[in-house]
Amino acid sequence: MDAYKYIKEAIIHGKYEPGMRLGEESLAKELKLSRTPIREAIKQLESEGLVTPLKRGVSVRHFTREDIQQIYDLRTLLEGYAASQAALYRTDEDIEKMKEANDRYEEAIERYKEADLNSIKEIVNFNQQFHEVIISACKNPHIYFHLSKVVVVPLVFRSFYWYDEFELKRSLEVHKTILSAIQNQDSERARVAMTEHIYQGRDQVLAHLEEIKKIHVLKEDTHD
Amino acid sequence: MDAYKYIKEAIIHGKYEPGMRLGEESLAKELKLSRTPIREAIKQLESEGLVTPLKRGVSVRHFTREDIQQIYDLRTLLEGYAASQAALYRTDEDIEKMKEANDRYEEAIERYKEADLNSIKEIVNFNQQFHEVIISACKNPHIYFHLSKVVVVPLVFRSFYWYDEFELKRSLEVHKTILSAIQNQDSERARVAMTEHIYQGRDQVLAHLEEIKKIHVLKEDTHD
DNA sequence: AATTAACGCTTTGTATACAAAAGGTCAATG
DNA sequence: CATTGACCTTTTGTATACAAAGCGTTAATT
Repeated sequence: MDAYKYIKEAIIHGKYEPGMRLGEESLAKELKLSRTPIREAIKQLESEGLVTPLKRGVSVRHFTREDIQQIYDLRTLLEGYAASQAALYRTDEDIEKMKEANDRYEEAIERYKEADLNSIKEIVNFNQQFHEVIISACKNPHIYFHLSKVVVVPLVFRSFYWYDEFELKRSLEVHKTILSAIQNQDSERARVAMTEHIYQGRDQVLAHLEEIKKIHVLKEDTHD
Repeated sequence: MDAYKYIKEAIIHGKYEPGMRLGEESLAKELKLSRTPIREAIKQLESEGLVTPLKRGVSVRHFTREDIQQIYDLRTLLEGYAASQAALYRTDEDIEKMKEANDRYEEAIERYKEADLNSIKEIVNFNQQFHEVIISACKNPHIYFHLSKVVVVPLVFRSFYWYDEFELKRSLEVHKTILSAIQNQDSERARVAMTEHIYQGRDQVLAHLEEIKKIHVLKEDTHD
């Protein structure tokens, strides 16, 4: 199994809590690998900012409220831009993919049962897929490259846990707005709608921050 | 010596040319280290996009004209934002540092002799310092984190080689405009001036792209 | 002569052993 | 009793050895 992906997932899912020290030996034993590949994985995570260096070794990064605000500011900037460019350069195929992702997102929301982890994971996945299609539709791979390394992920994942039905439906509506703006090549509308959408997400995270931090292990079942 | 820094510098300075394969063994011999720290350095560079993975090993990344346009688009977005935020949140100390960097930039430009590598290096350094002060003055460390990993660096470095006196002076003037906009807390002006400044830099790179690519080794004299 | 298969060489991926540094504990001394 | 210093343990940093996977070259067969 790939050490990098494993550790990253574990951090995102909360299996390794913020502040927790990541010892090479213990990870090596857990993944049944030697320390060498573990070290490489850790170096990568470090350069993405998911773990912070200690005097010796690293620990899982802790995000303050301020961090979250700043990271979301960055994300609105980049994804807002991506949406505006997508509106200019989208192909018919891009539109198809966006519709596909959004339809699945809608279905997942309809299937949604309060606090059911699997349905939350579905929702998270299709939401992410929708955003990814847009980012790749903007035809600037470097944006994609950076956004994929933007460190927002860990808390976002768990934030959906606290969405109620209304908020999910609202999120879906905004997706539709974004989609049609991009389809109509209305660049500025796409940018604004996306920006607003991300701010709404940020507000959710900030509103439930204390609770979110308390979800630690969202039961791993995606291991192979 | 630190393998990561060494290899990165070598790529930026053109010692390792785009497309060149980086073998672990040969790097290890060159740096008088074993393969282990080399591998870690390479993994980091890979996650920053400075080298691209091959089937086996990595090679120095090659940037097309399109890449450069897209990377500069990203950079205007981020640094334009950074300038606008810096205008809002700058401290007196920030202003002092900006002035300091810019004064040295001016001196370096006055000392400038055509095609003298040391004077070009000075100019590059103080220019970079000015930009860094602004980015850190925006009080969003995440912006800094990403911009420092934005992959623009390699060609920018060499682009100064082709600036003539007029262009250097113009660049200095724009710096002053940016500085005073930030000092006056004129956020939008700071953003626009910065954006324009970066576009000018981009145009320089694009105009001399073929020539820039041909500068390979800017004579290493920064080795220890 | 051309095509394919096999062998060997080169280079990466992984494990392990050894060196060095950091942190903690215990004892000695002021 | 507190503070400091030395030693001991733990964990990281580096080197090296070994396994496995590409790649090229050569030879054999059609």
